[in-house]
Amino acid sequence: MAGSSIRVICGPTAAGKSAVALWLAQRHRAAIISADSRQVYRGFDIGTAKPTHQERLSVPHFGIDVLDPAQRYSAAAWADDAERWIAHAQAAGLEPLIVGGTGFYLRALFGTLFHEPALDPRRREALESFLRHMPTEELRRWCAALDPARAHLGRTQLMRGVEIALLTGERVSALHARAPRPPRRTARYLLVDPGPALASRIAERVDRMLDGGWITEAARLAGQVPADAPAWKATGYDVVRALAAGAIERPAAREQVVIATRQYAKRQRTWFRHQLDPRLVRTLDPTARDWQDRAEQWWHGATEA
RNA sequence: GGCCAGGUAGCUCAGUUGGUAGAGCAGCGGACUGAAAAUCCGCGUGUCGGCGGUUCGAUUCCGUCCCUGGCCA
Repeated sequence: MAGSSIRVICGPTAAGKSAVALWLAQRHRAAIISADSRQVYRGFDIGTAKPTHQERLSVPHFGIDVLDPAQRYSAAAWADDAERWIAHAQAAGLEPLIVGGTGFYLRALFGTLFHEPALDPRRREALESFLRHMPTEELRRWCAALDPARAHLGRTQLMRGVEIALLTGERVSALHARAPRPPRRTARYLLVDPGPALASRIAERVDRMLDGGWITEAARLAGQVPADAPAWKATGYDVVRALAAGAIERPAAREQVVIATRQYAKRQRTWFRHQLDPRLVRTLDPTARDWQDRAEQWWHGATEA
């Protein structure tokens, strides 16, 4: 069973996942499949900490630069793509190694979704443009009436719940029970997290990004990507775009980006702490002296921490 | 050195006509079933600058000292 599991390296942003993944991939002839909802977008390079050109030459990567910044994507769409990338890698004689911090994408591949009934795109678009301007509290009331089990969640989930209920006549939870799409694969996780050192790593990485051309990149993208494109949701781009436009001073911008990144990392930790099956997770501190030995043990199947 | 304004939560501040105090941000915890680097929910004890005094009771009034900023010398 362990042999058929897919290896997954996850963890909060800036933890050092990529370094561990590259080291393992080179040793074991693996291909890296990115599970990162921002690195899929072309042009958003520096602020999303994409692997460098050199790194992409040394190890084959999938799942990076696959979409236009204005394209909408989804966890399920990623899972379908990931299936193909895994097959490609294996056909080329490479071990697939999934690396990323988007927990929801991992769930889409290794957890259960449901078969979504075909939704009329025109009705969906009309409904969305209507719901988009609705205050959250009113949206919550709608959801409480249509799919009460989801009424405590956030805006995005409320819209989804209302949308599914109105367009299919069924609740998300009912669909999940009636038309489950069972997980196609099992995973073994290496959770990379340096612990308290993460905060300073984040600050240092933000400084490196700012010094490394992020401001120029944001200015260029501002001129060619619609302001409401999904890619702009990547942490820090709104602030750096304001910095490029001269609307904010650099020290203030730097501080805001550092804080936003720390808050994102915290949400990721909460996700991994509660949403992953602890029996399948091994934790790695990438700053430990013996991290390579431990990563190697994990590669060969050790699950216990 | 003199005068003025301040010293209250990690930060910026509010407030208590004397009954030991509360916002925003930060931080912490949580949710997450096809937009997830998204979207939401919850959590506020801190010598109210120090020491004396008045008072049943002082963070609040009085005295004094310390610190910060400004103005005048």
